[in-house]
Amino acid sequence: MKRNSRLSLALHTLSHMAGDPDRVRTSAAIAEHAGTNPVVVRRVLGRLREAGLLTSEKGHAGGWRLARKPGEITLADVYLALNERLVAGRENADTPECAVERALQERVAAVLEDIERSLVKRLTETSISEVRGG
Amino acid sequence: MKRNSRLSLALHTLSHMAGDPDRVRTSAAIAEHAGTNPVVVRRVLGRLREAGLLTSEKGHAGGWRLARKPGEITLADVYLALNERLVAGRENADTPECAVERALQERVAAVLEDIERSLVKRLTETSISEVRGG
DNA sequence: TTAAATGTAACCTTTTCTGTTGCATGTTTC
DNA sequence: GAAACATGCAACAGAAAAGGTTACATTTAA
Repeated sequence: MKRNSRLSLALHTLSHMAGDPDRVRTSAAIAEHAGTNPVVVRRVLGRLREAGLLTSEKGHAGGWRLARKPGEITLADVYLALNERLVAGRENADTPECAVERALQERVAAVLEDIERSLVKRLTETSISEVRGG
Repeated sequence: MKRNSRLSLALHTLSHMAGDPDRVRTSAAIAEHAGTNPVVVRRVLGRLREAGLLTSEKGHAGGWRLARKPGEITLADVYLALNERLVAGRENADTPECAVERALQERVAAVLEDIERSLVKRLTETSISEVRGG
């Protein structure tokens, strides 16, 4: 795992789960499949749970389960759940003194925000079951 | 400068130059405006030069100049010049043994490639002069 | 009570990027 | 020809982000 690994891991896991919904999977098993660590899995899937895409159960026979049908989970749901902002930065701003410069910076930021929205819109058009399915 | 700083810096600089094309600007002056370092500027703008978006001249009274009209430089040109791949990873792959797992991984990668292409296509629709202009 | 799972905090390591310094090279001006 | 000023580039330091790992508390079922 290297780059964009959170998104990759999330998509990989969800797609995998889509193949047999209602089945419970442990972090350890998922980590095994994804070639990573159970804690890392819990970190990423925790975000997805907060967003209502997954449920988790503690204790014996606990684990992770899809909270919705695979066809009702879009890539945008996943992307937003992870709080990634690939295009637009996370409020990088150190505001320059010069007004012209500041205005230009805001223009650039606004354009990147626009691109980000386009990206999310595009992500809305694909569901997890499509990732798996073909 | 923090996140997506290369893309930000490039867009900021190009937009700035679009305001007065044909004028030569030094790395030092650009760095001043952008709140960063001349070497960083040269690193980023060097990529843009390789892509044919800028020209640079050494020596006394040298510096950077737009190689095309601002209206003929799209955000996709800039993005691709920087060799950024925001969505799709840069060949992260460590191929897993299991064939099913490997196939799934390839599916995810293919989807992300698709998204990446959509992003670039979207970037093609905006030019530098539009960034500046409003 | 024990085993097995998540939830979290803490820490290390790796990776990536920016910032910086230094110097070679090229170009104009005097 | 020398000096001033620009890019080009290599090398290194430092910060920041992310993954990997360990440890432990908590919860739940057998």
